[in-house]
Amino acid sequence: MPELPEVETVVRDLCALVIGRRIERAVVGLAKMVPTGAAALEQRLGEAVFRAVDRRGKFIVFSLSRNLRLVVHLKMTGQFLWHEADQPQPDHVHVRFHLAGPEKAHPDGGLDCPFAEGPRELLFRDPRQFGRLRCFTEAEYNAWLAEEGPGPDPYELSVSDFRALLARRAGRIKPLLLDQRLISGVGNIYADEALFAARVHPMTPARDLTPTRARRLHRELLRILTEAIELRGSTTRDYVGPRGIGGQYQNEHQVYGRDGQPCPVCGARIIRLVVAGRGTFICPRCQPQP
DNA sequence: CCGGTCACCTGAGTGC
DNA sequence: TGCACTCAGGTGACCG
Repeated sequence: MPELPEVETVVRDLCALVIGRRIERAVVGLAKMVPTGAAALEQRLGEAVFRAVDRRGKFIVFSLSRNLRLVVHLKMTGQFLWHEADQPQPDHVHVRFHLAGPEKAHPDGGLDCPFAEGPRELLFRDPRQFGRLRCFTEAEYNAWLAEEGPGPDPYELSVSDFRALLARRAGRIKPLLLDQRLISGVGNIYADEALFAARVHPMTPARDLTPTRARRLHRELLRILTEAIELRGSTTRDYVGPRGIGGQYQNEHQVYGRDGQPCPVCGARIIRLVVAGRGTFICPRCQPQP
């Protein structure tokens, strides 16, 4: 499901919903979703309080009291849902966080967020079961970050760093954009949209991009990600935020999922290729073969 | 280092 | 209706 803009949207929504909340009970229904141990997660997170929610690439990082961290990857179909405890449960819920009421109220007496009233459950739902939740202490988290944590965000990568990265690589540009160790957060949709905007064919060897092309790709990638965040990401099928609301950026897609339709720039027919094993959409006229 | 394929899963869409 | 088949926002392992 989610790439950087969708994960960023989920994180912002979760901030408003969970910060200051205490977990009364955590229940793992499907043990394989928690590689660090289902029982350990249930035990550690019981009575813990949410302090912050952040994003590292496509990972959601919850910081809790007692220096605990909960690191979640949604993979293709993972979702967090804000759920009233007495309502019927959705299907495919694999982890439930039973929450106490918020500890901090607004100075005027109202609650921080109209969605945050009363006892609630935070549900992790994932039909395809690819998502993963990891519960770490501070030290374990730092070790994980160093070992298999994501590379820099596109926002943290300067144009010159980006160009240097490309210049060293013989491989094709699209798989490079998707490599989370090099640049984190970019997935299939935004890679295709950025390559189209920069007029770069996805199979161009990365080191063959001229400095001008590389600069343009970097600029278009940041522009597209920023615009997508403003529209709360793209919903093509499964993606919804914690309040059950989808994004709107799918209406702005120029090429992704639009094979057979005319290119919005030149009118040529958009085609679908397979690059790096992923469906890849290009305008064959705007993005000529390298 | 690089590319291709499969595996992990369920469900939606399509065509017969 | 049903069935077979393809595809899906991600990633990691394995092979040549």
